Amino acid sequence: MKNRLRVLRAERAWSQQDLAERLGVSRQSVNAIETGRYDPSLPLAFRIADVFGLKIEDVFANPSREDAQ
Amino acid sequence: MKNRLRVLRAERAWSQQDLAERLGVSRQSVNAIETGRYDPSLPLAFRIADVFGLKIEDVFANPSREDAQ
DNA sequence: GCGCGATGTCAAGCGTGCGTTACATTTCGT
DNA sequence: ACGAAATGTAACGCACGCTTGACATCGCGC
Repeated sequence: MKNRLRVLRAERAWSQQDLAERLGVSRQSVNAIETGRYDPSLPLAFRIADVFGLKIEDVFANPSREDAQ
Repeated sequence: MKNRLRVLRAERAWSQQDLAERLGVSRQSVNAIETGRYDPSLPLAFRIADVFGLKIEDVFANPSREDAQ
């Protein structure tokens, strides 16, 4: 599933480590999600949207509508 | 994580089996999510929001804000 | 009373989300 | 040139999302 983590993180000048600490997960988890190696759990997706002040739909692309929009 | 699956399903008069088929998962998965035994994956959460024509935030309660609203 | 749809739950198995540890590479300040 | 920060990736272990198959209960029409 595509996501805008890298861009959102860059806008705030946060390292993967910074973001990981704000989320309460490991740096490797942030990296894996960012590089698309796996999708976050739903609770983690909520926390991610939270730290950026966005909705989940604004951070992650709906996989069933990847070509839309 | 709390969710409004049971209510949304009742509004449409769908059985758990009906919803499961629309989502492409087993009836047991729908039941487990509905009864709160576990949270759906993020891709499945997107599909669930889709079949109800809602946003993820309108179906699932943000666990870090459960008392809010 | 009987059968049937709907629901709840269990067990076993598989793939994956996330942790820890570790190592390599790149980039940057001094 | 050197050290440190940032990033990418790998191996291993554990917990969980989801499957199939099965069984029990409940409410309903007949």
